[in-house]
Amino acid sequence: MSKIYVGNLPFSADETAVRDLFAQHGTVDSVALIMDRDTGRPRGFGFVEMPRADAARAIQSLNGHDMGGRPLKVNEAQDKPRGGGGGGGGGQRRW
DNA sequence: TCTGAGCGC
Repeated sequence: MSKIYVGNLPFSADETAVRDLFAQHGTVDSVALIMDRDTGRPRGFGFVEMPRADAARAIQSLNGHDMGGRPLKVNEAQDKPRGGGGGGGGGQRRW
């Protein structure tokens, strides 16, 4: 499973739309649109979890895909740092 | 209601 960073998303886009869009290029395990925690407004980007194989295809296929009139920016997402011992500094730990 | 960088609690 790989994480995909989706940026330049239209404010009108929903998790369902993103999921369906990525589902066309592979199996979507999970979709999460990030919203501003301060104001509650959508930041315009999100994350999609897909199998590594499908993720690679989706990234290349959906990268630049026009959604809501805006070219989506799809790229491998960084691993969210977790507290507790070492860690930090990002870096995807070998699975 | 509106807005537009860019990696989530």
